[in-house]
Amino acid sequence: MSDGKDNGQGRFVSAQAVAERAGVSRSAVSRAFTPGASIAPETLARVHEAAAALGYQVNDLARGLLANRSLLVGLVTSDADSPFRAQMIAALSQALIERGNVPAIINIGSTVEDMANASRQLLRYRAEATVFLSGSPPESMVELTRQNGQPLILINRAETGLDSVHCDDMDGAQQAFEALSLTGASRFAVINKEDPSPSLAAREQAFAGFAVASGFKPNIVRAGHSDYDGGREAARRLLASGPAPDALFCVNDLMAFGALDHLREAGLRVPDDVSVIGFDDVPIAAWTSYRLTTLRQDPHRIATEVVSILNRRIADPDAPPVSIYFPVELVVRETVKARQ
Amino acid sequence: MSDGKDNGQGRFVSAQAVAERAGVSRSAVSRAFTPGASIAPETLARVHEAAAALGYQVNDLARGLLANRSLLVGLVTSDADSPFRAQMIAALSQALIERGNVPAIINIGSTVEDMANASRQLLRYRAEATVFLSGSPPESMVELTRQNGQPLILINRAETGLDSVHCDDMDGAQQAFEALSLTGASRFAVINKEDPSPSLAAREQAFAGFAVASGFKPNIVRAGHSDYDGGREAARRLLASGPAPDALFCVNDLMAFGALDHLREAGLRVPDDVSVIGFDDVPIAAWTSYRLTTLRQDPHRIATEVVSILNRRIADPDAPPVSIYFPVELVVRETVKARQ
DNA sequence: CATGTTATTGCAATGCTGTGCAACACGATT
DNA sequence: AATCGTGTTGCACAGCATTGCAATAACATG
Repeated sequence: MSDGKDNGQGRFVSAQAVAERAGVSRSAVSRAFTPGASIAPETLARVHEAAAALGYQVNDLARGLLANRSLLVGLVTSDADSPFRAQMIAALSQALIERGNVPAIINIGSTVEDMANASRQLLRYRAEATVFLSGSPPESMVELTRQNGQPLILINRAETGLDSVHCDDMDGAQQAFEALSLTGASRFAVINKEDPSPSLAAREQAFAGFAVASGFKPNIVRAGHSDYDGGREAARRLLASGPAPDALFCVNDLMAFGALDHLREAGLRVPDDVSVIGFDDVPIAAWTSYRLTTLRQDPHRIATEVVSILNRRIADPDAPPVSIYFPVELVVRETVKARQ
Repeated sequence: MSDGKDNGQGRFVSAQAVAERAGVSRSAVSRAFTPGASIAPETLARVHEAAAALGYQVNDLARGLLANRSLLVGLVTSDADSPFRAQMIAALSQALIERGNVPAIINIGSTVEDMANASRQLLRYRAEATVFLSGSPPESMVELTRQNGQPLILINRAETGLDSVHCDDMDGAQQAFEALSLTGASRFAVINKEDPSPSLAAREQAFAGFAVASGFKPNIVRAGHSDYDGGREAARRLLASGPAPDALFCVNDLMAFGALDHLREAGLRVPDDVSVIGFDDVPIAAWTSYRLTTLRQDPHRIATEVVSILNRRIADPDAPPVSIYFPVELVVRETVKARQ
């Protein structure tokens, strides 16, 4: 003896139910929710009223079936809780929501198998695009998305034939080297992680290149992880390996914080004894305990570029792939000694 | 002159295409991807081969249409990039992926309109459930999800008639008060934000209650935001308002970091002059610059509880709503003076 | 009053997959 | 040889919303 308000079974309300309640055909319901469709004002009102009473929402699954695509956009990443990654996820999801999409976050390990599963899942949901925030999709997955016409966008990672957006790692490294160089430093060091991502590797390599070009011999130390503890570990090994450096470039902020804390514990003064520069400009870098000089990589800028690539790619699926590089900005705080 | 490998239009590959290539009916393709279905080993192999060549993936939109539900689970939140929120998102998305779901993250402002839109979007995609990480859904949305039989789960927020999982704020406040009490402190203070969430309010109120019960008169200061700068601002106002406290309870870690930095700048020694306790146990709390004593709220525990509620709710949609409270653990570091 | 025009509305097909039902083939049994 | 059981396969429909097309009604015009 249901009164028709609920459907009893806890099922989703369908257009059929709304049509019956309003005494019109299913088509009329559909038209009532399609802007610009031909429908009499009075029927429209009756349908809307019935829909509101029943709590009806259009089924985007069926809509997507017809359009052969959904509004989902996949964000695949690992370490979703690291500060910079979290900022990117926040900025990207916000930008995508504004665009009308539904961002699906696939937070997984970085094994090939995990990434393949993520990509397949997104394909199964006919996601409008897949964005890789970290790591590279396995070759087989690239082919799969290509076969299905699903755009694939990479962040801070280049891959021939794919759209990507990167910060200008090379320029960032140059700015870092120049800033450190101006302090009159001569014992340069770099902290990185073992088996670095291409972006991290590029920063290290470019920095080392500039140092060598200026006649220095940079000391490069790599830790197991690119996090706070990795930074500490690398700094410890750095100090143990010989004379302390007077200029240190960390390929990301998190490692810089770890390094800073270890250097201070070891009795070194920053920036008097050692100048330190990080990369990313995570919010913590502005905190008074660190006041880290670093290279700013704006997550909102990344999000904007991703959206613009997405728009272009959808407008013209066959356009040649683009790589967008955006500049990186040195924000000067208090971990670099004043110019000599 | 396509060879049939691609479909030219950049459309997704359908079962129809696979069927044609393998020379079987569409049903056979469907059965080839349904475990346990009746199909000859040889046809299965032929279908799989054709599917692999074409890059076919089952269309979960159509599958969901049939089942009248999708595997999407909505995670609606604001401030997705704050450390604790980011940890929750990471833990929840991981747990949900393991369960076979696709977490959709709706990162929005906390206005009623934003939340209503998020909820509607999730309804339109027939999401299996919606989880609110922060804020409360507007009453109209609660009704809407109820009408559509979509489970709704709240984190750190109670609402009659809804499933929820919370940490034991009251007990946490008690542990904080007792730990601070043991230092022999007498000038208690609390830092919170203006217009706090119920959870934050509960911590403050409970702590103040215990202090009053012990004959103290706690000084409560509220800042505009519950972040680092809010913590600094509150600490500044706290010191300006009278004699410095010797015991400070911050309702979350982020504000504790801001407060710590300001206290130190103001020349106070922690923990000798002031003991400080935070809440959440964000990773930064373990860093040597802070070594914050705090109440640990385990994001993985939250994720596990959410999944268990989800399973229960799906198994029995009409079960009475449950509120799960999980304990909070005091992790002792170096911002609380040793016992007198 | 007859005819033409316009606005609405319903019908039916489409998109894609899962599945009950019936048909079919094939080997086995009596 | 007739019958039966078993395994396999295709047909057709369901599930939900969109949309071209045709039918209808209401109205205006000559």
